[in-house]
Amino acid sequence: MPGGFGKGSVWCHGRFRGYGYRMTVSRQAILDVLNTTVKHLSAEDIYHEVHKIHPSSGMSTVYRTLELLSRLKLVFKFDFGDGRARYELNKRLENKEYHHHHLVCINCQRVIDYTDFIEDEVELLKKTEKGLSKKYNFKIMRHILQFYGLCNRCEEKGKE
Amino acid sequence: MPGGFGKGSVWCHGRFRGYGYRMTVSRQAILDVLNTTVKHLSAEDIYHEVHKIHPSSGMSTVYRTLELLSRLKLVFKFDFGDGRARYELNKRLENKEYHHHHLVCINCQRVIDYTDFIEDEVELLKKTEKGLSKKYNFKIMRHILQFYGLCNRCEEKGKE
DNA sequence: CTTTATGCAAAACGTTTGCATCGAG
DNA sequence: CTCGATGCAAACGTTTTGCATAAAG
Repeated sequence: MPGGFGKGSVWCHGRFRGYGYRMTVSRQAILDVLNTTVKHLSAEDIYHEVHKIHPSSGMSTVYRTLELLSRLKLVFKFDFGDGRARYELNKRLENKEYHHHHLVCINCQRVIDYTDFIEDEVELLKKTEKGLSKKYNFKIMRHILQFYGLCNRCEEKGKE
Repeated sequence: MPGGFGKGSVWCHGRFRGYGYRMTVSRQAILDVLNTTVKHLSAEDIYHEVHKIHPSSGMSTVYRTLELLSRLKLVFKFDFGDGRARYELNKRLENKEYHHHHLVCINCQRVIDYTDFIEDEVELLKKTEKGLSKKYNFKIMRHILQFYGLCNRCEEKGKE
């Protein structure tokens, strides 16, 4: 998407304005970074990428924007156990169902998205959510399911 | 358990020594705190409780001991999304199977342990783990499954 | 023109570490 | 007596905040 902003920022624009927020250059840049990556970026990663597009943006704007996007459910915030948060654009809102979970390497921090077995998982989770909601009178809003282990590269290295 | 230490510290004692570690007053106090609570304590919570038993123990000993216990798989470390780690004694090692997952209130941070539906969950997770291990050549060592939402108290408050 | 968003620097926060001393075995 | 464990304070890395200024609408 050379020379322009992705569609992510376009529909977010409307979303922002609907809530009385403003679309700014920094916010567009942050959305664009999130929209054109497949990785699970930390705030600092995002800051560095944004810096390439719009060098005057500061770190605090990145954090404030990510916080806002989280509140608007436009991005998900994850903790993969390495002491910093990671952010991912909520692709589910765009058009298609894109539900996935994560496989996290505890050695190199690599994160793999997987959608395999998702139907079974989601089905069971829904059933569990329903049962738990009733029994504990708890309004469940989201869940986290992550598998931790060693990726093929790190497993091999460990054997040496 | 007035005036004495729980059995948790007793079997950990042997475990420690087996690995060349020493059982100290501070470590006993930390184990005792973990063993006699049903809550999900943070390092600071533990520090305060330990302080009541053994006032000269410092925060760094708490952190170092928790790190050691985690490595020995005697405690589990959790992240419930409130910016600090929580620790739980691994009751599964004591004698009985005590597998549970968590329900986390995003408002008051209350955590409910549940064992309902655990059999189905564990079965599905095992199946998924097997499939993922094969497909991604990933050695899965543990998983995290947490439900986030509003507990009954906070849900009621929100309506006011 | 009004109000929200920003950059900067400083603060805050949970956690880790270096080092001299202590105490378990 | 030896080596692992400790307390203290200082350092660390991430995230948040106060405030004067800039820019969106």
